[in-house]
Order: sequence, then C-alpha cells, then structure tokens
Amino acid sequence: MPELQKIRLAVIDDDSGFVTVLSKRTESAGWQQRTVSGGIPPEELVAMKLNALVLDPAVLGEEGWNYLEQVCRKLPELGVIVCTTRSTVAQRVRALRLGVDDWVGKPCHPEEVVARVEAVLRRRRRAGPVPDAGPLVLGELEIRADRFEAFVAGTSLDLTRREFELLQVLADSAGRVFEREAIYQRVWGYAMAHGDRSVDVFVRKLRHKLEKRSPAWRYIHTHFGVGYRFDPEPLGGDEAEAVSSAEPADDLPPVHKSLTLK
Amino acid sequence: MPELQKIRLAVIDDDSGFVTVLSKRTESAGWQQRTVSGGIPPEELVAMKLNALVLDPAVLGEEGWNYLEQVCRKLPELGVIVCTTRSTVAQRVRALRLGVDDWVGKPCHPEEVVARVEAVLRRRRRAGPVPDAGPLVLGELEIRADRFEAFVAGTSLDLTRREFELLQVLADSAGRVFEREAIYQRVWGYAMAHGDRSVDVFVRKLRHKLEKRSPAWRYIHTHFGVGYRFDPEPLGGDEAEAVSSAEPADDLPPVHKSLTLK
DNA sequence: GTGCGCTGTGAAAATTTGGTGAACGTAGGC
DNA sequence: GCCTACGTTCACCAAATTTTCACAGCGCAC
Repeated sequence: MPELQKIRLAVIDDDSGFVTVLSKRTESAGWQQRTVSGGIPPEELVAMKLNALVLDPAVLGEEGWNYLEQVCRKLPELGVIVCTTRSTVAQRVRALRLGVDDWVGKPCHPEEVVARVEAVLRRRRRAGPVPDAGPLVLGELEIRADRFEAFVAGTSLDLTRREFELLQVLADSAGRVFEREAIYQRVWGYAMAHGDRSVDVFVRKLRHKLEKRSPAWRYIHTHFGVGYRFDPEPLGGDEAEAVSSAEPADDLPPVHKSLTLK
Repeated sequence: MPELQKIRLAVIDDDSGFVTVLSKRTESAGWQQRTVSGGIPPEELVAMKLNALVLDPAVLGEEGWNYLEQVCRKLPELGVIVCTTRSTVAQRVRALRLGVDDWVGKPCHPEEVVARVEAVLRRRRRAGPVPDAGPLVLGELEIRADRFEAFVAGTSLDLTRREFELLQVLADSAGRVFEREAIYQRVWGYAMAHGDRSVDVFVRKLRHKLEKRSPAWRYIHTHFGVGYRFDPEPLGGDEAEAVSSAEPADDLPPVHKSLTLK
C-alpha cells in the first residue's frame, strides 16, 4: 500500500531514552518526527500539520489534562496517543472520552507505539474522503480508476466492468507481456479453466472499442503462443494519414506490426 | 455524520463474568449487544450489521489469528478491539498491523472497554462535518446539511432520513462513482450483506422525488456492474438522437455519448 | 507448400444485474 | 389500541453483460 505522504508525528515527552529509541524507529520507517517541549500551544501544533501526536501528559504536570482537552478540541483530526506511566481506569476512560485515540502504559515498546499510531491513522484515513488517484494516460487513452471509465479525447469508451478491469490490469503494467492464465487470474479472481477463451474474447472487445475511438493507435499486442501485452503505439505515418483527414468509412484493418517472438 | 442509531456491538469471549458486566454497562448506554460463540463465520458477522467487535482470540485457540485476519480483511470498516490475557509486544504489534484497532489486556474494567470502543468508532465517524458553511447547490438542487433537507426552487423535496443521507453521500462527491458496498457503508454505517438491495431501492426513491421536482435534470447515473454516480446534467432539450437510431457499422460519436443512461 | 495448432470473429445461449411495485414488520403518534 | 410513516425484503421482468461455440484466418514448423 503506497503511503502517499509521510506521516508527520510529534512527540511530547521528556524520557530521553524512550524518545531516542522511538525516533530511531520512526525514522527508519520514513516518518517525519519532531520532539517538542511540553509547553507548545495547540496553535503551533496546527502549524506543524501533524498527523499524530504521542505525548506523556506527565511532563506538563498540573496542566496535563487541560492541555489534552485543548488539543483534542482544537485538532479533532489529529491522532492522539497518550503514553505514560501509572494510570487508573478512570483516567484512561476520561482521556478516551476527551478525544484521545489510544492510551499505552509505560514502559512500552516503541514498536508497539508505532503500530498503535498506524492503527489510529489507518482508521482516520479510511473515514476521510478517498484521495483521487491521478488518471493514467497512455497514448490517446486516459484511464480514470475513480470513475471506472476510460476516455479518449474526453469521451468515454463506455466499457463494461470486465472490459475495464482487463484494461486496467494490462495498462497498469504497460509494456509487460501477460500470459492468459495470469490475466484471467487477476481479472476474474480465480484460476482459468483449460480451454477458456474469455480473455481472447474480451481482448477483442477492448480492441474494438479502442480502435473505434483511437484509430491511429495500437494498444494491445498479441504474443503468439504466449499472451498479450499493452503498449500504446502510434501507427506508422503511411496508415496514419488516411485516418487524419476524412473519416474513412471503415478503414481496413491495419497491417499487423511484426511481433517479437520467443 | 450524525449518530442517530444505536451502536451495535458483538462480543466473542467465554469469560462469562466479564461478558455479563460488560453487557450490563453497554445496555445501560443504549447499545445493542450480542454475545456470540467463537466459531461464527465472518459472513454472519456481516449479517449482524455490527459497528464494533470485542473479542478474545483465546477462545478460538489455534484459529485465533486466522480468524482475526479474516475478519479484518472482510470487514475493514468494523471496529475490532481485542481483549485478552497475557500477550507479548510482538503479538500486539502483529494484531494492530493486521487491522485490529485496539488491544486491551485482561483483566480490564468494562468501562475502559466501552471507552475504547467509543474512541475507535469516533475515529471512523468523524471527519465528515467540516464547517458546512454554505448550502450545496447542484443543478436545480440545493442541499442544506444543516437542515437535513434538500430543495428545488425553494420547496423541500421532503426526503426521509435515509434518502437524505444517501443524497448527501453521493452529492458530496459528485462526479465520483460509488460502489454499492461503499454507499451502504457510509449511509448505513456497517458492511452490506451480500444480496442486499437497499441501496437500489433508495436510489429509486430518490430519483423519483428528484424527477418530480426537477424533471429537466438527471442527477443519479447508474454504472452497470459497478454502482452509482451523482452528476447533475440538464437533459438535452429533447431526444434528438431519436432521428436515426440505426447503427451504421462503426460510428464515431457525433456528439458526446459518454454516459450509460438508464 | 502443407498441416497443426493458436487466435480472431460473430452470434446465440446463459447468467447477472438493475428497475419496480408491493408486501411486511416496526416504531412512534394519536 | 389504531393509524401512519419508513425502512426492509421479495418476486418478477427487462436489459446488459458474460460465457460459450463453431468456424475462419494466421503463424510457425517441417
């Protein structure tokens, strides 16, 4: 799962040993971590654009609860993990009700803290809006996964679900040759029965729709005895000129480009 | 998202003392709780329309981890809280990475479990009500989240709660295609059971009310085999394409024919 | 050049999916 | 208790899509 953005974490704790070990761990995980002193006002936390905060309210003394409450109120989207020694059930319950996301007792293993931070953020992200995956552009073709549609020149190819999934699988690894079994496995989700021609049939449907909208390009290539490969290729000039000018009622099927064979 | 419905919780544990006390507590909180035996397959959990699950994997013996993994994979939106005795850091980390939301050691106070369940669910539910300053206007439709109402030309569509929430979910991400499962998850709050047609039925009701008040626009589009997409579209004056419905061999799209309309 | 697969095609058959109308069960108001 | 509004579920139908088939065309080996 691609982590689209680094996790930004702040730690408020004066247990230098704990902080050091934790830092080492988060750093190797590629997170951006900063250790801050206790008194930092919530406004500055906002400016830090944090995803999560690990803190030991003990360093704040009396102000601990007050601070916790302020932070939870002003940054409701921030993941807050309390990590402290000695606590009662009542305290933990109070904190969780206040908006704290998790509470771990010290001493604790940094790995567990990391895992809990991840769990908190995972939950928060899923709740949030799905980030638009950028559309994939190949040749004249544009694939928008968020719409389950593919476009050429702004108009939809009007693909069915299977057609779209097939296109997606092939195009996601453009340039690579897939065996039929592999394609089937990824699109249909289970093993292909011997003699099943579904892949061929759908490749044909896809080719047909692609050719209709993008006649000057060749997208799906056949590897005889092997399978298929997706690779956008503009057709050579000789054939392209016929296309460019008038709408050729039905242009003859262009000559097959020679295929590389095993 | 307003919390207008009871929290539905299932407990898998054979510690009758713990379960009893917990039940008492959740019941007084107005939750709907059910204690289930260990072997229940994930599919049945789906049918129970749960928001959260508290379980002690110990009752499942060897299968514990396997089960946890299955549940987390099949019901990613379900809040999962593990509550068990004796555990190592490695186990806790593994579980959290697997998708578990929280891990509490036994013995523990039911009140804390309740608080942790609430914290987990809070994470999932919040992230919605951003300062909905202005009403959302789409086509002839105006959605006022603050009033739980939608208007066309100043008059209310008179939507029921479910209808409004469905509209809100779809319209908030206008242009994006939602799969039924995703819609169900966001409107109903739990996983959709296989074969449930509720989404379809409510889409129909919504369409009906929209069409009654705003006949010149099309709002909800069907993506066959996938789901629905909200996108206000003025109907093109009339059905101009009724002229020649004959399908000449391969036609390039005269106008844009991008969407499958039903 | 010939023959044996493997792949392209077109269309019928089978299956799935979505639209609809209505029955059913429930909760709350009167 | 009776009635109304609403959410849920069902059954049936039509439409859309997927699967299956038989056959034609090609590619490659001999």
